[in-house]
Amino acid sequence: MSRHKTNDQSGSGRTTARSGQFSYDGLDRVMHERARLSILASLAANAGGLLFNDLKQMCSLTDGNLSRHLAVLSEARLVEVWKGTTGSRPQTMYRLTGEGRRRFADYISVLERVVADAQTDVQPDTNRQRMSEGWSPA
Amino acid sequence: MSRHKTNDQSGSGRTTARSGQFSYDGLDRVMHERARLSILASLAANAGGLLFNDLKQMCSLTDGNLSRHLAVLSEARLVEVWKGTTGSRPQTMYRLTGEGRRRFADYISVLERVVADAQTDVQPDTNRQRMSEGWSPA
DNA sequence: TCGATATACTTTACAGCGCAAAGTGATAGG
DNA sequence: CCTATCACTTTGCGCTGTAAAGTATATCGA
Repeated sequence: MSRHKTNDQSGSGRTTARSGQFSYDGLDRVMHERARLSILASLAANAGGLLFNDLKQMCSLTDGNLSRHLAVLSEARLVEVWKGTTGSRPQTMYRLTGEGRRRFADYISVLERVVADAQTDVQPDTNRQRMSEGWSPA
Repeated sequence: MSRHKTNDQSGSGRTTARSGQFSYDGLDRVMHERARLSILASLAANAGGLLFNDLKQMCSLTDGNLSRHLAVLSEARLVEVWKGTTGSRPQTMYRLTGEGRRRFADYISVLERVVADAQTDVQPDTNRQRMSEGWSPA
């Protein structure tokens, strides 16, 4: 291979797109999921912990759904689980672990970048040049 | 056997947490996916449109992956597809539709709320009161 | 001109996951 | 007791993200 392009686009002379600029590797699968994101935000806003039914209401989730997502989050060591009772009924309390709080903060900072990226409009007309021949919708 | 009533909305008595406060309904499945979010952000930042390979590099996606996600996005009418050539090679150009731009903006505004929520710490000690009897990790 | 290689995607196959419905097991009330 | 309620768990399934394989055209060296 001699002088083939590696990172640069051929033809236009200058490259506007940095490789992987928008890959957002920090969007961890475990956290980047509506229901779990919802749970994490609830727990982040209530450092004292929340009961199953609190979460159920705040996140508008069904029992099964909430249970499953909480299991995933606790297996990932993001939330910790406490069994106990209020009055005479058994209750389970959930709260963020230290690691959970830290990792969620990291995740949120990536979201902030997404938001920021979405608001910067580059608007290059380099692509106009490339559209020299016939282009048609498909 | 037994009759189930799973989705009980209003709990008896008083509600401490506002119902559905953190449900984030606006997080559309089509957009709330790392790869597609990545694609949308790229296209939002480049209103002139991007070629397949631009996206491939910017989002660090494999060919098949990118192709499939683009198909989903165009079926959802979020991106439009143009076939043409640059030089002698066939190329496909992708850009946000009007609807796509609007809906992505809506999505981003929900993300902003998520970020904001994550930074407000409520810290109520109401839960402390409820932890009257023995609680143990599980 | 004839394969070999490269480009630009598409299609396929499948593991994994989110979700709702059904299940469990304890307590409370009649 | 027997039934209902509460507080979750488990199950089953359809959808989906992903890598690997496939297709079609273009370029190049011999």
